[in-house]
Amino acid sequence: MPELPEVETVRRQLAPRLTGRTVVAGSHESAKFTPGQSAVGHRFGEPSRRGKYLLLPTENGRELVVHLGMTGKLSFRPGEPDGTDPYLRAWWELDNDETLEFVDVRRFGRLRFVTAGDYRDIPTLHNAGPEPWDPTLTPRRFHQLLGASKRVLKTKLLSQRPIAGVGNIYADEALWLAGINPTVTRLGLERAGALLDALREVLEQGIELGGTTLRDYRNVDGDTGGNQHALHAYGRAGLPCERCGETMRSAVLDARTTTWCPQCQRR
DNA sequence: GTACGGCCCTGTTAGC
DNA sequence: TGCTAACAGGGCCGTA
Repeated sequence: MPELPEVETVRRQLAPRLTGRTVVAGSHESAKFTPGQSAVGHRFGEPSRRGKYLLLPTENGRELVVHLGMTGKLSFRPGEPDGTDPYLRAWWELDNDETLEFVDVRRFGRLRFVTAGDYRDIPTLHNAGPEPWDPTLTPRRFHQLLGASKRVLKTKLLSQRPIAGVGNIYADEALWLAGINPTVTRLGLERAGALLDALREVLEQGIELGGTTLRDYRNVDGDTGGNQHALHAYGRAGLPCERCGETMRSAVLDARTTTWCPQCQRR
């Protein structure tokens, strides 16, 4: 499930191979996608990223916005697209005889071809909070952003509003690292600062290790990430906490499995 | 505007 | 062995 570190890994691999290339043919036929052919004739600039969204700008002020969803993968193939792959959802033939393919088994991925920077049709992106390393994201501002909603903390983090790019895995990891219970609804300034530090730390580690592969995630080269071997909370329900030895607990919060240590993440 | 529940989607796994 | 049901979950939408 691609979160910020996985999307950033994909962006870094995509950049040298996509920048400067022109789309000569393409298709993405799905109600969830901008109608096919729209990117044909456009030349890609340098890819960027906003939260979990990949932003692929073209030189004439347009932008292909890609969300990988749960199982979306981008990869290059020599020559024409693989017409036999039942999960091929979109493809763009480039002017160097390579094809960029978007394969997505569970169809949670989304594509939009928009005027650059105009995300009104993509609500989560339009309303996304600051990037984790935004210099204006101080502990005080993060504390204010968290205070804008009365929902439980884990739900706020997944909403992308207080901070962009955090999903289920990295939220659980950061909350464990900061020793904060996922079900609290309010955080003091100091603890908000500790959570911000923890979020930055787990996301940085995720990027350094090339993302987390639990089942589906693969980077542009088809390789798995390495961060799944460095998890302390996510997926460890029933196992001893690595910090205090207490049995890790899990519950469904906002339809997402949440794992925490009842001892060192007390309410 | 915010909160909340339901839905999308399909491979894998658990249970019978 | 084979079938069925539960599970995984980010984002969006309708309703309150």
